[in-house]
Amino acid sequence: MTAPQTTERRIVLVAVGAAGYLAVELDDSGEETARHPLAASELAPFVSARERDASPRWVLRSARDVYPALLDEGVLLSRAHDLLLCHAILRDTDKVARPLAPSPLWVRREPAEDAAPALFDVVGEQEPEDPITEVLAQYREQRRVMADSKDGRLTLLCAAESAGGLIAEEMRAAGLPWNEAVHESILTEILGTRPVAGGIPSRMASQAARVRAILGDASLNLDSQPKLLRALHRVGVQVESTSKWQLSEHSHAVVEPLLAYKKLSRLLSANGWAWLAEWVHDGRFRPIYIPGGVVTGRWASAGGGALQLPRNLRAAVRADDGWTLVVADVAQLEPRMLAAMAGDRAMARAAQGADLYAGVVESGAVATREEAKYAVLGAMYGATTGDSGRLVPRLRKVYPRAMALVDKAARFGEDGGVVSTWLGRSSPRPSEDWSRMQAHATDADADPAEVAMARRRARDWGRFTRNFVVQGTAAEWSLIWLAEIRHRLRQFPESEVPAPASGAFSRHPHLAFFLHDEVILHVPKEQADAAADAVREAAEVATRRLFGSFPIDVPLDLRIAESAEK
DNA sequence: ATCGTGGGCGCG
DNA sequence: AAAGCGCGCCCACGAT
Repeated sequence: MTAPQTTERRIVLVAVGAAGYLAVELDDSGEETARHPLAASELAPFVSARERDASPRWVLRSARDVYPALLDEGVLLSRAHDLLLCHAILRDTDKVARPLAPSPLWVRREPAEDAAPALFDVVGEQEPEDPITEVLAQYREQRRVMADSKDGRLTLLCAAESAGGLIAEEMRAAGLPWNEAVHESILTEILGTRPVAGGIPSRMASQAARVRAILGDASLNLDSQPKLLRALHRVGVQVESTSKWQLSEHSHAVVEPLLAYKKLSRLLSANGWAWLAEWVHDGRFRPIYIPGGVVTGRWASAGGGALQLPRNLRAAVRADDGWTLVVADVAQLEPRMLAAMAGDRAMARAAQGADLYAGVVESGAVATREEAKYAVLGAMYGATTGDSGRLVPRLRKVYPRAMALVDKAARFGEDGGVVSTWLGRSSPRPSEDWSRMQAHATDADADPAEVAMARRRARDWGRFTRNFVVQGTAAEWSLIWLAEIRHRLRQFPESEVPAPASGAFSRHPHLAFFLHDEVILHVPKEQADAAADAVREAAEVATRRLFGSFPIDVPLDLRIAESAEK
């Protein structure tokens, strides 16, 4: 693991007041060397000039504050330190003796939709008297905490997290190329003719009619779970819920059309014509990505359900003319991370090649690929019952080190402790409610029902911490992968053929979509092979930066295609 | 009317 | 109502 270079130019950039900015240049020791007040119109020229001669690390309160305006002007930042994102990491980490003092000034609050933009979207506090002094002090403290982590892991994590902050804004600016005509033809094919004025599409209406006929209620609202449940009971389908997995265990004639209706209904409400009109403009889907939006470090998203795009709509993701897509994902990222973190060479051997589950079968632990999958997922999620829970103990025999790592994480959690990812992102402390419940359960006169409940809540939290270390480390690998892809794409030459709707990236290959362990790049056709190489190299670098020479494979499933359809 | 909650289901 | 982690969004429904 190598820490990023220590001598680099740094410029603190903050929005001040309604329409201005302040840039403060720092020397290597963090001392201020120059200060530039900037009117809004001066921001883009100032930043692009500094980028040209020095590519500094920009210290930002948050990329989300200042970067969209720069991207609108076609100005890119090479590197950043995002104080808001790093505050969350450095505040909670248990990898240093003295972590960052928590401050509500540095916790993001989503502003109300119609609220005027504020400099500090803070929770329950006024803006500080002197924003720039507050920003400089916060940055110094964050540097102090990063430096306290002697192996450089927190520095690497903050650099990667900050790169993610830039990439999230860049992907929104560039957008995911989305072909509305393809989307509409998928909707028409599956749902039937588009309804006028919010009616029900034809195929959906006919499925609904079949269901109502079989249930003997012509006016039944199929979207009302209690009413549907009662109607099912009336015809003898004794389900406890209307979920599809329960319905599918019955052979009644209503099951097939009802499941079909549910599927169509889901497509219509989640990604139908209304979604298309709201979220796709100029051939681009532009969701809001929220880096670090999940406690494990995974990204969340807001608007348009970006992280839940159904696979049957992937065909609508289509490159512009003269451009193409590079679609890449990692097979079984999390168990590979687990093998490497635990230094489990037997599990790493099973992970050699494209299919880890096949390797687990070869090790003799289980008989089939399906069993291997359930066993591995069960190990990482903490399954105790069912097929999965039954298979987990077999893994303990063949991969004792890997299993010890997750078992220990679960035990820490059950005891109210904190666990951390490979780079030092730590799990949240359990709530006071939880702790009180656990303390109460040890009283001599504790109610047995309360003791049982406390036990269950303890195991719930243990499953969370068990998974935290694996999911969180996978998120770190993905962040470095993303940052390295971005870094490589920036070296590419301008393209002859533009993609005008991609804004600042209209002549440059760019990341267009990211989903935990998958990326979609939109690239000029002539650069497709080079971009694919960049994606593979970036994966290799991410693996080596996290795990050095430990022999773990992280193979990509990569293809170059006009469409993201599998 | 508006808000919070639970069921349900899409994604990894 | 999955078993076994992490999310966001839609709908109905009851409380306010």
